[in-house]
Amino acid sequence: MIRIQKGTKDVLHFESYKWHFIEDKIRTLAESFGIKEIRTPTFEATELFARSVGETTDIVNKEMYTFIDKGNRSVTLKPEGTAGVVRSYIENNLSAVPQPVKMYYLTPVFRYERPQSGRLREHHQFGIEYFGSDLPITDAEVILVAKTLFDNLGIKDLQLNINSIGCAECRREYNKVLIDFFSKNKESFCPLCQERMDKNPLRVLDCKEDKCIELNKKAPIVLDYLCSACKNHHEELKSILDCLDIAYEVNPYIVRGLDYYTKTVFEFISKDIGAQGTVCGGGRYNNLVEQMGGKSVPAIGFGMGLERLIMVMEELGLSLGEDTPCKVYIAPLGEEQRKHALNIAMALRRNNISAETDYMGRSLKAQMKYADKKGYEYVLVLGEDEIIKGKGVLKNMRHKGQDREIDLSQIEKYFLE
RNA sequence: GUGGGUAUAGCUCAGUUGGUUAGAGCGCCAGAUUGUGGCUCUGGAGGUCGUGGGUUCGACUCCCAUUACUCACCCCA
Repeated sequence: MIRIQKGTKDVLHFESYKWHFIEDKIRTLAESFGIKEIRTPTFEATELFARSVGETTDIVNKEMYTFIDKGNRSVTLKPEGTAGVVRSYIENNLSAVPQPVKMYYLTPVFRYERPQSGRLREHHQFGIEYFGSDLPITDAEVILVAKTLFDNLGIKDLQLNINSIGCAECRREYNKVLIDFFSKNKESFCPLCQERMDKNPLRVLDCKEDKCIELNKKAPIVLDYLCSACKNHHEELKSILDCLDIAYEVNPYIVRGLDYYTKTVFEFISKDIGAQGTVCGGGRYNNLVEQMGGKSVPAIGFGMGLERLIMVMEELGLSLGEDTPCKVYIAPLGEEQRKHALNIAMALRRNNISAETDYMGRSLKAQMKYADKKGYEYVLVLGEDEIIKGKGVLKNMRHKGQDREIDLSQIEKYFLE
């Protein structure tokens, strides 16, 4: 037996309604904000991700699905959503259409990781990207989009963390101070952190070891080393969030694992779905468009993991919609009647009334059981009598005593008001 | 890449100090006087006990290896 690939999942035909439910909510929400859908390819030139996500990140270093195609090009399955959108923005000259450009996407993303609860090798993201504005109001709106979606879905207990990691200048300054601080106490940190200091100093601040937590209390904080522009931006964002009544926590230790972020970074975290609790993560990337060969255009966006979103909702017992059952089951009593059943089913289907009949050659009793289990609203029994008279009884499976005698040649009209 | 846990029917799981034809519930299929579901009853299909070795008269049970799944670290959605 050939089995499914590690870290991938089937969405079975009887549960896909959950995805339709979420996707419908997302599309409706995005449209209400004036955000339009962009669809970019599933694979892109490897270099696109290497240069945008960052050569030193784990994603690029060890998690990409990269291969050489038959034309000897190195291509990669998208490990995140932003790079492709930025590429498209530049390639299609979208800086020449009215700004801001507001786009959303629903896409599979691929990362070669060890799967665990809430972490897959192929997962799906809803993301948005706003291009053209560096005003803090834009940061607030992007956060508001995510927040509103959670509200609309009934999710109340996500924690919003925000931080600012500054522009390139303030970060360079901060990194120096931080490394300086670490080198003074290097031996006191856990072994893992001693490694992290060289590779990714910001990560040390996020360590969960008791002794590191204690030491980190004295560590310099990014927010104290922001330039005045970045500082003002951050303060302004906070004041807008306050005004919008959006609760948040300033967490100076949140660090996103993609190199392109500047200024604002944020994440929505759940405590209900295990260790991988980040449902939504995003931030500003003011240098990325230019760095990738476009004009200097500020931008901000987020990515949201749909599998994790669904996990949270299931954990909280929230509704994910329901599978819409078929309307009419037609139960033929023999070979001859089965042919008529197809015609009657087609008359209903032409009017968008879902209808099915027997494909298994079952007895009437077995057909009734089947119709019941599948949740059909109506059953029409089709025997010799019915065919001869052209009339039958539309049995209401939900309400006893509400059966109706109907004209077989005009069955559809009983459903069209 | 590093650790821990688990592998018995489609699903959830029993299986006694190693002992003969491996069980239950649910689900599936078929019946309960011949054209009507839900409840009940009866019957049926379905498992080389993850795989390969080893110990033993005898292994689902003990040992080793291997694979898969799973959780956690790392990292991220």
